[in-house]
Amino acid sequence: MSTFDDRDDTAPTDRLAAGRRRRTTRTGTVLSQELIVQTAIRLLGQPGNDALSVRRLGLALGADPSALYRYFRSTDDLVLAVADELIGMSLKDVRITGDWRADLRGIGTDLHRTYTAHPHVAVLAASRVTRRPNEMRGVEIGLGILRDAGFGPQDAARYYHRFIDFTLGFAAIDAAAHALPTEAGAADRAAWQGTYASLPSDRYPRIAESAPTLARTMSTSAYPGALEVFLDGVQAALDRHGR
Amino acid sequence: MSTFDDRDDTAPTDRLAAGRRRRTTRTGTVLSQELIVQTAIRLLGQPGNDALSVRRLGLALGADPSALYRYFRSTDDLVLAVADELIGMSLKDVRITGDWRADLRGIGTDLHRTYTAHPHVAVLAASRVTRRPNEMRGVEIGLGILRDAGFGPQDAARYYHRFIDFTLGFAAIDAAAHALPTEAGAADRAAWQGTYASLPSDRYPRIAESAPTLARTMSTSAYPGALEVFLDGVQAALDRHGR
DNA sequence: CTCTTATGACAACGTGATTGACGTTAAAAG
DNA sequence: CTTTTAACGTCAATCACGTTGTCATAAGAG
Repeated sequence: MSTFDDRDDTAPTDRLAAGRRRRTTRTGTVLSQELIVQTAIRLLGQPGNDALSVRRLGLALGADPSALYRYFRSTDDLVLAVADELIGMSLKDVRITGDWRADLRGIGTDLHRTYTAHPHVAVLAASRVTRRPNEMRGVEIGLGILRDAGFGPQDAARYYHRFIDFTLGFAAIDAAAHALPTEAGAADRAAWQGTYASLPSDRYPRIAESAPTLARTMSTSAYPGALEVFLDGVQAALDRHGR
Repeated sequence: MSTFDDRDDTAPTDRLAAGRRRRTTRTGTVLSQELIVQTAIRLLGQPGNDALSVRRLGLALGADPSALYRYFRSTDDLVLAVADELIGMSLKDVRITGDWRADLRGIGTDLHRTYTAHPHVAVLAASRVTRRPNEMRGVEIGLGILRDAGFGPQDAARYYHRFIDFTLGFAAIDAAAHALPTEAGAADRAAWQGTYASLPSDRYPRIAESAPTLARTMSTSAYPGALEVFLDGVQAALDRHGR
């Protein structure tokens, strides 16, 4: 039963940066988990770099690609570290006010903003469980808000689950839309001003009558509006539970 | 302004299957867009095939991989066709009852079920705009439900956008979780029974008190519950608009 | 100063998407 | 029925990718 959290203690990940031999690469840089994660995020933010690549990451670090495997067991291990860093960036300036609705809105907005601002990173991160410090802090904060709002421990867990997956789901598709290759992304966005705006009203009457609004809104994120709808639903649940 | 829906008319996609020269491959099969899409979905459903690969798809079709480029301009073109097929599968048995809440719940549930049942396909499809028949039918249906519920054309478009991205967002992350390689997926799922269940209650009091519920619920989809929360929010909006 | 070993570099393997050239053959033109 | 045309399947080649095994070397321990 407790074999779940078995991690290979001899694996690179678990060695601390402090005790490392600080050998330099051919180009003089000194590698570390932190530097690799930061470089990966920076690399994924530059235009033209569509996806994370060990080879390009090595190049950006001035090191041989295979050197990364001294710091992360696999690319998946690296991805989890990157994902947790993204959570950390999102949580950097959360302030808990005690107003559950404002607090959830703030956390959701911060998460969504950070993820869509780093779409290529978000695509890798949005659906992962990092089991790392920043994620744990986020769960603790989220549960706390819901507990203080009046939910019991069980309902707090349930509504936290709904809220966080709701938010990360939007982050995932909005980030994926931003992360598409130039051509495909442009075509997807233009669809609502082009294809859907000119569908015949006899076959598609509902689309035709809503076409202007669709053209205006479908290429922007629905998250802010959907979040208010969701929060209204949470409010309804709180009202039902008494209090 | 109307240059948006320019599509290259000489491209393979736009030629109809009817007028095609029906030449056989080396192994005797006769290719078509439809066969390729079906084979791709079948291939992605088989265990061990992590991602779509033109080479494996060619192998499964008994054809040279490069033959696919006679039917789809690029893999992205193929992906859009696959995505639209997935929408078609989801809409196959929708029945409109006139009860907006039941109808939205039905469509959302069907979409989410189909997408998570084909996780590898869903990962490619969830964030795309296919501009193809099945998607158009889905938009028309969705808008119709909201119009009949009492929303005007503008609000119908806005709430459709929120609803569909809400649903596809959940589909995206739930599918991504199912689509992870065996090792990574197992680790992610086990996190809530392992890592999070044994966090110290002094540092993480909220997690500790909710740990049993987290362990029970976090490895299943939050969509059904979140959907009710969302629908409650839509109800609140309808109440606010009068009627 | 010596010894150990962590770690960076290198080379190689298998797999991926994509493209251009080529030849065959089905369909269209007469 | 014959001729023509071009659609389409195949082949070969190119370049990028993740990952592993081997080797040397420099950093730290003694």
